[in-house]
Amino acid sequence: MQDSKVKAALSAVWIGQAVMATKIREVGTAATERLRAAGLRPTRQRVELTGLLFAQGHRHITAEMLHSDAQAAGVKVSLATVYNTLHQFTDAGLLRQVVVDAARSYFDTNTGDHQHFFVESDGILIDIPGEHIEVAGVPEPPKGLSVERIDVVVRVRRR
Amino acid sequence: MQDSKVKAALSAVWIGQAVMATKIREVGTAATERLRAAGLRPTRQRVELTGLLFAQGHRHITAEMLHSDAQAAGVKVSLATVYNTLHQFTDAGLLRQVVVDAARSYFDTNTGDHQHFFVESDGILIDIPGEHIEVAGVPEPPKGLSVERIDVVVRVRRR
DNA sequence: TCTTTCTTTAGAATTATTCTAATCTATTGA
DNA sequence: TCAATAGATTAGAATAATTCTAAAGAAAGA
Repeated sequence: MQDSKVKAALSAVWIGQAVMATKIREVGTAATERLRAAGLRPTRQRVELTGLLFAQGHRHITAEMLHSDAQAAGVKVSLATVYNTLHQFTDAGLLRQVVVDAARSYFDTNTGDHQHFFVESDGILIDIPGEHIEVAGVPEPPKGLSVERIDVVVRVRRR
Repeated sequence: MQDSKVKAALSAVWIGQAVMATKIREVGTAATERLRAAGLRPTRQRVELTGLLFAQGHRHITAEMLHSDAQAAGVKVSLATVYNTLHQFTDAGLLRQVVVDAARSYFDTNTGDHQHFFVESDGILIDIPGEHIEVAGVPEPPKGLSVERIDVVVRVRRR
């Protein structure tokens, strides 16, 4: 992780310029650092959405859900921005998109190696740690193609 | 397979009633038998779509694609009917829905045990025979849930 | 602070899919 | 064979998720 390096660099710059306390506090947040490290401008919306997304453990979330969360938390963001942000975060490697349901897109705050149980009836995803699952016997992909990722979805139903 | 049983039963009935030759020919088609066996009325649209779907080897197809195919083949069906039919066939076990792309739904004429390569850039699915792939280490699902199916998607990109 | 570049936003537009109500057709019983 | 009926098809409207647009706002750098 290069978070600490980035943080140090930024601190030097800003403190050297004697910026006001509020600014320092803002720059000091984990969200802001994370965004800068990902090459994204830490705008108010992005910082607040980052807070909602990564504050407590891993989450599987849809755009609609995050938008509701934001409203509930008093954060003002449009749904369009939520969509934009989720995709920008995904492109930046902060999120991973999980395709399990034809109806809606889930985004996973856990970008590490892992797979999922999917409870279709409830639209709920449950993590399966990556070290648990092993996929063997995947054939060589056809000529001209290379493997990017292997997704395993264990579809489960209420018993 | 109980196709032959069904076929024999139908033949007996119809021949015994001395139905006209065209009817016999129609009843004799594989598509009609397949539909009857699945408990679906062999309507003109269903029979023709069955032809398009299962005539030549396995296919991965979207509603839009099948509708185009139908038009190109001079088969008159509405897009709504194509959607209905794809879902009815899926429910009847004639097709399997493959969820790999948030943008559109694919239906697979191969309902046997197998998995897929998915070339996102081209929206193309490629079968991986079921006996090739082995998924090990899937944990016990959370209490109250049972495994219905395990889907493996090997995402590949152009090299 | 000023300028430039990137973001956000509301609302319109698109896309995939489903619904509706009217019309049609396969099946069944006489 | 033929009418009755349960089921199927259809065009077009309606939805739902997502993306686009163009105008207004805010972060970065000099």
